[in-house]
Amino acid sequence: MGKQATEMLKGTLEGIILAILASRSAYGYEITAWLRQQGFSEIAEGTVYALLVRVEQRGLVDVEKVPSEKGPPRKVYSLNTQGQEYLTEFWRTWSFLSERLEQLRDGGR
Amino acid sequence: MGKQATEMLKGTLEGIILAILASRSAYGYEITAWLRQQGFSEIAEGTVYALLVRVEQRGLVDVEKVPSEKGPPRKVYSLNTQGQEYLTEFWRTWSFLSERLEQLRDGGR
DNA sequence: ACCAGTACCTTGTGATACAGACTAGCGAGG
DNA sequence: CCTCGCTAGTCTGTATCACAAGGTACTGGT
Repeated sequence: MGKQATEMLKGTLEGIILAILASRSAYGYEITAWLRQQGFSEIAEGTVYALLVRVEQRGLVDVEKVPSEKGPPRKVYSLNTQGQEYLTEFWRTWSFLSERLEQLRDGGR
Repeated sequence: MGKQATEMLKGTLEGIILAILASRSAYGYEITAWLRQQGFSEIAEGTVYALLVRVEQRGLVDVEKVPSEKGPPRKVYSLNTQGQEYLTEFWRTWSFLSERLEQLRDGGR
């Protein structure tokens, strides 16, 4: 998708991942795989892990270490109450931006 | 709107401004004022000017210096052919991202 | 002379995604 | 046995971007 997508992801990727965690608990590798499958083909693994660390430090998610049959133990993340609130705020911000942009798209015919 | 909005603007503000220039030529001060009026109340002036310099250097816009009755001369920007193409690409990227997010929003309950 | 409004520019900072490399555990094939 | 491939997580350095905070310059009104 190119550089545009990269820049556009800044600020939204966090919300995307929190939104995923809102519907179900997940671990980093799983999230990366899911994103790729959804069309975010160029998501760097390191990006997802770094983001998870960030949201954990901000106290938006809870973490549980779960042993895996294949490979090293997984860090399973789940959205907590604070994360829920943050996500709500994210959707509000997104809606605002989204509306302005759709308006602009039409305006430009 | 807060920090979320700031981060979310990264990558999209460029498209927003190019979209504005697609419908009419404009200069920095004018664009800033318009954005504020549209609800982007916290847009920093410096941000807009820096962005305009960037898109000019990338050859996406043409510039014309126009004397003003009030204050220093205006730098009037207009979208050129290359900018048009870039904007089209921007809308494609935006659509992709937008669709995924709407999907996620529904999916989350 | 001063101040408000118009219009543009510059420097430094923080946040973020990416590239690329590394550690580590497990199973299968040579 | 041992290397390869997959799973899973981590780390360092880099580029981009919006912002804060300041400055420059020109005009008209008081």
